[in-house]
Amino acid sequence: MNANTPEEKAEPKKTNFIREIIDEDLKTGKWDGRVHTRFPPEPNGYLHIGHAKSIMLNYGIARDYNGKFNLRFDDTNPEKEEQEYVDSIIEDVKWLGADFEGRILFASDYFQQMYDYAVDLIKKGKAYVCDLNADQIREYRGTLTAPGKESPYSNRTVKENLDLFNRMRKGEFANGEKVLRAKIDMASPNVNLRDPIMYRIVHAEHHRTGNDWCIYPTYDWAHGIEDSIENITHSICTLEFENHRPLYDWYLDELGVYHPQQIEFARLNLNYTVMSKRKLLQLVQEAKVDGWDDPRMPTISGLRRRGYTTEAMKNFAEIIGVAKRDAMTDIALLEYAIREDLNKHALRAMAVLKPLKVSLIGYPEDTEEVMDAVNNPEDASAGTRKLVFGKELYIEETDFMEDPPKGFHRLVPGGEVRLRYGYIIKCEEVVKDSEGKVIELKCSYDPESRSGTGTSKKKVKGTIHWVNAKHAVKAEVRLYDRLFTVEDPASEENWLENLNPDSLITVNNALLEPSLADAKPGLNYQFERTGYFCVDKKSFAAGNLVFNRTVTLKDSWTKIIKN
RNA sequence: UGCCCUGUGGUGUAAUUGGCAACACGCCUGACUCUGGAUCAGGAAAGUCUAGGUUCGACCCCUAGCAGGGCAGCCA
Repeated sequence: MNANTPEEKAEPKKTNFIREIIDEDLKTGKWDGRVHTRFPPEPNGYLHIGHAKSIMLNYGIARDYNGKFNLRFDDTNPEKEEQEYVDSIIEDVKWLGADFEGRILFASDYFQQMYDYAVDLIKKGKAYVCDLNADQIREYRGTLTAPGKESPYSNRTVKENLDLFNRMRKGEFANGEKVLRAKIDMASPNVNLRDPIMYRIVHAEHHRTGNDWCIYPTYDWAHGIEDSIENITHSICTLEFENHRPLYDWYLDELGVYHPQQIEFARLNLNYTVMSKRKLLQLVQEAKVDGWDDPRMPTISGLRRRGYTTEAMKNFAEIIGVAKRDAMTDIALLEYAIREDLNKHALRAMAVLKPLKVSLIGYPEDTEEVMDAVNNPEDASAGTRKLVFGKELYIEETDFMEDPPKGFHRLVPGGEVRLRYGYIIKCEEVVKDSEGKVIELKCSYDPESRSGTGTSKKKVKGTIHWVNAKHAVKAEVRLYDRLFTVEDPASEENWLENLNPDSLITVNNALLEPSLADAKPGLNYQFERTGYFCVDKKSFAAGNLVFNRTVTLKDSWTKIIKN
């Protein structure tokens, strides 16, 4: 991007409180002009759009300040982490365009260093091995309003602590038998400082280090060290870690090592969905959805499969901004972000979801006319394609009403409408089956009104889409809607009861214009007048042509009739 | 009944750091249109949680409240 048009320069650059901190640091030379951020996911689930916000924030800062951005797995809990998650996360971060320049790092690579640092703290008398069990530790910790009391083991000698810690590492003890704790202040008003646990014994196989370790560092102990080792300047995390910052600082100060600055921001909440990994996992495990990448999921893989683009994710991140107050973002902002991108880039096509047959009175039986159709009115370089017009067509069932409400601009008995890129037709006869259901319309057409000839003097209020009965291809189309019926499902007692039963509606016999027959995953289409769609990657791999609806077009008509 | 953080239109963010509240979404008009899309032109909508105070002047500073969120995993 170097084509700075005057308007672009005039645009006030989007900033936020974190960038202001960085600006200030740059001014004072706090980090010698360096900016180095990181995204530190735990590989215990798939990434969701909230993570995307964090990635865009961290990477965006690194990019804009000519800094660096690391992808680092915070893999300190072998019981919850899996390689599958590592793989999906790497894929998602790459797709989001966050360039970590090959730096895929792992906390587990620092285990030895962390161990050595722990030994340092023990030697300083700042850490001790504690034999209290989990219940006892909780008891000794006190409550939010009452101070805790010292562990009976907090005064062991350095020598004894060193020996015990070494034996913990060698596997002499069972899970839970001992922990290593920092010796800080059992009466601290900040509970995190009441002799926090640094290491716990977990005899479990780690997805990367296998059985090399049976003691694992806790988050607070590990995280600052990870940041320090990687020379991170600004360690950006979410609000719930605010109370942990004193501990982050304490560890690094006691160690006397390079000390990045932790900064917290508010995580993303989106209405009509859930965002916690635990809940998302539950949706997957209980088969409420088709997997982590179900297009209804707020996961990055789900949104990708749904047809969202990297560009849209970026737009969205810019739109919502970054702040410290927790908020509930309206999904309309997300939908705006994707529509804005797709309007500019999606190829237009015609597809009829619920076909209603139309036959043209007087149109020659065996004649076919080829019409030129624009692929994208927003982008001339997308070119044109040919559409074959004929006597037998299908239109959208909802584009005809026998008894229309006021303001209905589409086909009605005796009324006229234009067929997009075709002729103006007039409904002369409504054919019904024995049950009174409309099964076919017989329409006359105005030969003078052929699209593009400019010979038509008529003006009709409506233009509808169609497909040629002879050439249309069948496809399955999946219409997605919000996953939940309530704005904030997570706040409901039985959150799973608020799943939207209509979050997926499968249309089995949609008819598409022939050009769509060889549509491939990865391209976005606009089915004119109905919405944006993409080929479902999973189904395509299985040999089926299935389209996922990414988002509808803005629809002022259904809004009107709903009053 | 402890500590920490946060309160600006319906929603998400701004406010040159003390100078009569701006942008985007959404909503409502109208224009235009061979997509009821897009685009264009307008509009309604907060007086900044409350009450005091400092000041010529407060969203911004001070005090006291109130409201919301977070914290008592050997999770992150």
